Amino acid sequence: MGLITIDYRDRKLIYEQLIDNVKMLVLRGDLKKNDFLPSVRTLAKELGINPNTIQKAYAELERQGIIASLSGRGSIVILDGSEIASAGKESLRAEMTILASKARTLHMTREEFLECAAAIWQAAEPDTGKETE
Amino acid sequence: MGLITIDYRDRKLIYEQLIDNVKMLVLRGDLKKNDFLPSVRTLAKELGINPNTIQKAYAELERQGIIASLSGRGSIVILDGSEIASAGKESLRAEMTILASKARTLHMTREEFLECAAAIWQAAEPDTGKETE
Amino acid sequence: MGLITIDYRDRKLIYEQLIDNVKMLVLRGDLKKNDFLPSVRTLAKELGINPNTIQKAYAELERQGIIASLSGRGSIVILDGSEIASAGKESLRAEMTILASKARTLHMTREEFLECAAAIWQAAEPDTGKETE
Amino acid sequence: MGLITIDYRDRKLIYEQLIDNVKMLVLRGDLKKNDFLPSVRTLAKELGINPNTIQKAYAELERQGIIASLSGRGSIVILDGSEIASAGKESLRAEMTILASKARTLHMTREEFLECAAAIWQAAEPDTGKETE
DNA sequence: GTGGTCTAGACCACA
DNA sequence: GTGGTCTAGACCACA
Repeated sequence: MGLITIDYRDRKLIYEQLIDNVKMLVLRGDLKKNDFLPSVRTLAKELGINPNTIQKAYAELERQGIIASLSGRGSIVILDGSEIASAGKESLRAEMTILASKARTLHMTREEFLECAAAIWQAAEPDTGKETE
Repeated sequence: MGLITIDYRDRKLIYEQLIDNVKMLVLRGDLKKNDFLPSVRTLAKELGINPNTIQKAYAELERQGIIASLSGRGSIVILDGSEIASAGKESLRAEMTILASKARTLHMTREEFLECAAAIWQAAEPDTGKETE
Repeated sequence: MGLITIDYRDRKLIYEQLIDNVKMLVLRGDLKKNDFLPSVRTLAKELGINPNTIQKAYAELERQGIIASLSGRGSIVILDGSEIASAGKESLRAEMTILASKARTLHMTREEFLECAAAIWQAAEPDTGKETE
Repeated sequence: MGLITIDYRDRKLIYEQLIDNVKMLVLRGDLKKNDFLPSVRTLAKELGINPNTIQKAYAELERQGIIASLSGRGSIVILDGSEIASAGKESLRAEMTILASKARTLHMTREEFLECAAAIWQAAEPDTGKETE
């Protein structure tokens, strides 16, 4: 029922799933700036996991400046989707930089690298031609 | 002294360092097809690390089809640099696929994504025009 | 509507926000010596927060000698702005003392410390030369 | 006996004491770049506190870029004292900025503020004239 | 041996 | 009710 779920078959750690889950909800607009997250205890009970694990995820989200934990009041979203998106693009650039350096190690040319990026984007296109159903 | 070294301050796991190290040596031609790797014991002594860790790395390299262990005679390289390079490109494509899906999550367009790849390649260009050595 | 407001998104505890709020009002002259504060119940209803929290803030203000609660008649301001200001300066000196000891731990010299204070004052100057109002 | 101690009478949280303790040791040169910290378990036993609490402190130190936790190998210092000192000065400037804004709220002049800083530095001087015993 | 994750549950201050 | 800290202890992968 709740917006936040965990997948035990996923190899990602539970607290990382929680973090990604919240980020995604903010990115999609399902959680907006000033919305409250479910309380640590509520969510722990709902998901059947330990409150400490929720706590760890919320603490990391707070450290990343995405939520604020207000003692005695709950945890509130303090960034909106577009702000998260620009942070996300920043980190994507960092990962792209690592990929580029790997590509050089493999003696790939600029053309090969860009062709690879283009081909993959195309292949992953969920729907070519007309957008959304 | 040897070709293989490890960096204790590197965050990478030691067995991953060993794997990357061997791959790099083959890629650069410092190790060629049919060359023998140092024996587990020799290398463990030389690097001052646990033989189990070397064993684990060699096992993974064997699993990846890069070396073969000839019982009683040591481990031998069975791929040459260009063959490793194409395997490397394959794994790079896999990582690029993950990046592309992240980019979509962030609502990036195809143009933004490719522009990002191009800009980063350019920026990392060690030296445009003539090569220093 | 009232003079006292709270900001739920502020990381400060609510009772601290209330205390700072009242101090600020007295400092600015919006509340003068012998003025009554809103009653605990009134304020709690107006701000939509727990009366215990208001109570806690008023108790602390009383402890600090800024207000007095007259049983059955409410709470009254017993200091004027300039008296609060000198108390404020006292606490600022205490915080400056902590900063100075940190600075020493960092091996800063007297000159570095004072230069830092001066530079920051300058930088924060809202408007140099003529004062807007 | 160990370099790291905790003080139960201190109102600071245990994990904060641990963090400050390690920073101080690096700042003083008692721990140098590439030195290993005591292992989580060893230190927990030595101090008689829960390994999770040590773990929390080490995780925060790692997040701050002061140490690196090498899985299976222990935790190593990766910054030297001077690097910590410059980070410390940065945070001191931030705190000074807050103080300056408080001072303005109290209608202090630039001269009062700087005089306060100077007087406090003088007062806290551990030994005026000749240095060290 | 090492660090990292997670559970279970106590206890605290704040609202 | 809320979040934050801490203990006790299991379990995992890596060295």
